[in-house]
Amino acid sequence: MSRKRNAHRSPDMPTLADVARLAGVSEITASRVVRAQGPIADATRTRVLNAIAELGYIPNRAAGSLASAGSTLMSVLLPSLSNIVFPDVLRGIHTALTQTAFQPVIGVTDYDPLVEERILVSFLAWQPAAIILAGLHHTPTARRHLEHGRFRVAELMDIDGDPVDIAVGMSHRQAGYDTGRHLIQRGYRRFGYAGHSVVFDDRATARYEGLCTSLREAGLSLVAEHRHPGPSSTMAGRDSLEILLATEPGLDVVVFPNDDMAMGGIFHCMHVGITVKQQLGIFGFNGLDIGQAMSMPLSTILSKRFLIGKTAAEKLLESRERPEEKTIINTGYEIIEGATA
Amino acid sequence: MSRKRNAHRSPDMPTLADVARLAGVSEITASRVVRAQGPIADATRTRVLNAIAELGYIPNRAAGSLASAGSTLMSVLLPSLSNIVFPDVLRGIHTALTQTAFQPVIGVTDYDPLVEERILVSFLAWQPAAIILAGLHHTPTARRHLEHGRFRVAELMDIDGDPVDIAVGMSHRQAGYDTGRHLIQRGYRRFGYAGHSVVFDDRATARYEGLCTSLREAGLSLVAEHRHPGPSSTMAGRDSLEILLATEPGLDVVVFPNDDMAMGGIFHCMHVGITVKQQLGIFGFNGLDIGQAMSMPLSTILSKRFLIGKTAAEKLLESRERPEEKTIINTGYEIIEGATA
DNA sequence: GCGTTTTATGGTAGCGCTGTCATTATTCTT
DNA sequence: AAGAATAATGACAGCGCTACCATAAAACGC
Repeated sequence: MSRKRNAHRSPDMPTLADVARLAGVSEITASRVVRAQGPIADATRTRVLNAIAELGYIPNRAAGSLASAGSTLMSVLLPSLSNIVFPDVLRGIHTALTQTAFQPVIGVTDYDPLVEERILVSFLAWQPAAIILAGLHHTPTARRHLEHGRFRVAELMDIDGDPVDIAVGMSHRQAGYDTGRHLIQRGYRRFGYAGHSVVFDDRATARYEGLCTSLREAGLSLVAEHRHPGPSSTMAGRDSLEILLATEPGLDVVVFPNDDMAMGGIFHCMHVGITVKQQLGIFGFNGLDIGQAMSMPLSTILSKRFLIGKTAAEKLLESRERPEEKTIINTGYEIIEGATA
Repeated sequence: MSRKRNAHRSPDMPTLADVARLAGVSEITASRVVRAQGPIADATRTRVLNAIAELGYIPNRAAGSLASAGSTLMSVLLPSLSNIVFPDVLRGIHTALTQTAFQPVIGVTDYDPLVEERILVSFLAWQPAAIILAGLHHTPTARRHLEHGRFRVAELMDIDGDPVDIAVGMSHRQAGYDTGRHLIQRGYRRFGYAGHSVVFDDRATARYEGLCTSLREAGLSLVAEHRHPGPSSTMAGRDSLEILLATEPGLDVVVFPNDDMAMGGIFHCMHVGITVKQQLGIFGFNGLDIGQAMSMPLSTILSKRFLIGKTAAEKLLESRERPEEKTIINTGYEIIEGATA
């Protein structure tokens, strides 16, 4: 019989046809039970469910996806997993998807738009229901694919720009600006900035620019800045502050692109005996748990990473069709006064 | 013509047939070019590649997966993403997969074997080439699925047990034991333990047991222990140490299940003026960057999370067939002396 | 009571791709 | 130079499922 092709399959992996036969219904009815779709008599449903349990049937999603020209996959493209920000976003996404049929498929771009484009294309091959990426900045090819596809798109983290479909995040430029205003108001005047390689993280750059703008408006400017070559880390923050202070000892506050580096800055101060806040203010970004667990909690800005991921995933599930109107959701942020600046 | 079913598809999404027609070859030949499989004349390959570029063809992996009864997906089931350990593992997996056709699909189980089982089944529906999970402990149903499937399986983190196929990790029991030996040798006698809810993380429990064993062998035992209800965090570590010292002020060393909590312990000491190491030793687990960036680096054990993920993914790719022999890879660990114990 | 709607089920024809086998042109042996 | 191996391509039949339409039975309306 027509089992000749089955040689390459697992021994007797049951199919929907097997389930249907055992339950004494047609394939399509069994299919409807599996998908909980369309009207099914209770008795029928029970028979099919029993057959499924008895055979240990597992639906073949590749076949389903092919037949229905769609899947329950949600592609998630993140710049990095080292930066705790993105695991937090991912948790939010996961939380929103937990009770649904959707599954996240993740890819990591290393902050490289070309890598993002490559991974995007390989994800499109699975006909995902939705795509989540970070930022509003993509290659022209990637943007074209995003615009023309039959799937929802959410661009996370930043909202300063023109999204393809949905943007969820906050204004990083504004956050940087507010950082400057906040610190100026608290009396700081001689600003330093200890960042990391600019090829990483557009958002950090936007905050930096916002900071500079606020300083300029107040008739100030950055007295000194140092950029650690390579990605951000606590050690990078510690080293950067040391270098910064060696070249410019008269700073009264240093802004870091994130809490990890700011923590490193605090460790440097502790090491060389600088009184944080009195002698030197330290300001971070993200509002990580660890910074708030210090007896002297870190002054920083709380970004709502989990909320961003969760909101985006929920919004994407609202409708399969892309609406006419683009959606921009501002999850905002909060300045945490803390005790370090 | 036979386009009636196409109504529900994207307007003119090109298929392999379109590519083949444009290139003037058969579908199979075009398919072979796409998959870089079988002998193809250079001229033919070029024509097909041009046609692909011209049409913007993206292969449909659902169709490919269905036809070949296999996919290039690698299912990854992790207990959590909050615990930095697992993003690290994921980075390792991702690194190993970057230059291959394989893509990771992740699921988060929240340390719940039943959730693990549920997600596992939904992943199996995509006919993954391999499955990665954490730990060697699964539900009977999950274990049965893992054993009978036509895919490779890697169980990560722990190696104290009987894997389905491949295990990559370290002995957590031994690590706990060595922690005890190390601290006893350094003169500590009055041990405290500040952990978290036991329903989380089998590995932490194994380390705890190893620690107790080493104490027992030395004629000692835990003088006091406290378990924070809920998951681990820096704040949990800080609070737990406070509670622990309130009930038992005479401790000379406290062991934490991980660096996050140990950092919290150090913050508590700083807050109340306890001299770490002289008055109270603090010992963690994981060897996180942030702990080593302090001027007084944390005494801990370096677990090789990235290496575990990378090694596992590489090993899985070595052969599609599950070999007769099970593989156990011990990635080991290193005691970091540090300055806190 | 007779049309009309609703509920429950089934037949058929693909979805887009690849495994299998077959075929022809080309190169290699001895 | 005859046979054997190799390279390059193609025809065809599904993979397992679901969209689409059709049908039959039950419930409803007035």
